[in-house]
Amino acid sequence: MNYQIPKGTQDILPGESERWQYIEQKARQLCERYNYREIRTPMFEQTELFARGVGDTTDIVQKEMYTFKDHGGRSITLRPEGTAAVVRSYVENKMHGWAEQPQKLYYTGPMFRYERPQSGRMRQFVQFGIEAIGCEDPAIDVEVMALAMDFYREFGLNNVKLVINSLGDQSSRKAHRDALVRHFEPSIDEFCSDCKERLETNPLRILDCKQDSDHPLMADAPSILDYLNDESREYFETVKSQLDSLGIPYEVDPGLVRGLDYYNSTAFEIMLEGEGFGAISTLSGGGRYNGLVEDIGGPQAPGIGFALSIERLLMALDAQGIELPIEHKLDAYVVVMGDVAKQKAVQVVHHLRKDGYRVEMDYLNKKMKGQFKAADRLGASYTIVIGEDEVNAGTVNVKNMHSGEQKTVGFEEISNTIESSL
RNA sequence: GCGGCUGUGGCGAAGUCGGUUAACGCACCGGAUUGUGGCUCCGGCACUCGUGGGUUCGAAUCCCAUCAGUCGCCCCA
Repeated sequence: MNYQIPKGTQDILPGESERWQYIEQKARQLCERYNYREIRTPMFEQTELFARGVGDTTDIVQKEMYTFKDHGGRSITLRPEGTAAVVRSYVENKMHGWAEQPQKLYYTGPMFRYERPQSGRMRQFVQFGIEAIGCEDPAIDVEVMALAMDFYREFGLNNVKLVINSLGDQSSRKAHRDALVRHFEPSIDEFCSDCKERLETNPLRILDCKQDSDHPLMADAPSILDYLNDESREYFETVKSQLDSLGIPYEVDPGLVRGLDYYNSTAFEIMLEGEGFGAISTLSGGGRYNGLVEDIGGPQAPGIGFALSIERLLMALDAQGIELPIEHKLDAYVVVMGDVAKQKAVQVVHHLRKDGYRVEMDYLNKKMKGQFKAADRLGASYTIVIGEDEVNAGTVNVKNMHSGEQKTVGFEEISNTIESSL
């Protein structure tokens, strides 16, 4: 039997895992600066949480959830996204009562969606996301977008584009929805079957349909921006002017519709323009979810957040040929000749590691040449040769692999010799 | 759920109008260089050609099935 990794998952091996660590570390540092604190929630939740939170009409809930019964007969679902779980935790732990408001939280970890994998789309993928719950102020919307854009700037990614829209509040959405139905209903027979259904369930999504995108009714379909009431419009204007004042460029796309039901008001995506990135261009997405906390049984508490995929960031970095500054070079490699020397070498290695150096030695009884090759391949700054002669003399031979220079020093001087030369 | 492409040593791959010993490169091991790496040269190890069946004197090559990977559609991070 050959065991194989499940479809749509990946092993992250040494060489690659360092890139993940680097990115995660940058994300944490960024959150610290913006004063977001980490929250860790389980990787699975009651199925009902996602059905209610994400929305019954979404593709995620209808066909992409990993759902199973546990031994107690409960329906469990592997989390397909982060927000619903964070909001559940916020409500359950009564974080609305904590002194610090709004609650500014971040998370990172695997999400699961049952889909056909392709470039930039895995069944298990890792998201980093933030949520700011407990206030509705354009400044926090802008903060979330600024953090998201800052994140990509950390890595020197080019051609990153912020696209924003407003989905309006409840009354704006209702007016827009009615207008959409009036617009499409007379000719709905000319549209695809999905769109016919969308007319009933969520007419906004018709605008997002790729199949019918050329239909003449699409071009002059009512724009949400024309149906925003005064409050919603003013809110959106403030968001835009604050983005302007921070010098964050953006594009308004009235067709930007997010895929999850809980979004309203400010919505945004970060896209990557340019070649070499497959069919996927969305790096991250987010928006405001006023009303979600109440839906999940909490108090009235507006929120906003965003999530990004680490996989897609890595793809984007690769597409642009950006290397992360990752060092995993050895300080020293201990070359051993003979059994007597080996005992001594084990001690030397141990002490150097205690002194804080990154040190390796040979465990395969290779010949000297092979050991030097290994040292070279591992990028060791120094090799420390220990043979019988050295053991007898109480010394070792320290070689600077860069200059080729060698010197003989006593056991106690090894650390200092290395340090003074570094 | 639907469609395209791919599957040959540890890795990357040539070979695919069927024909004897399945190239080449990288890696690895040994030697030139008895205790000193990177460069060079010489030699060596290693492939059930994804799996199962079929056609044929003969199959990596053709046919069927199956599994896996990958890319795309839908949708999304």
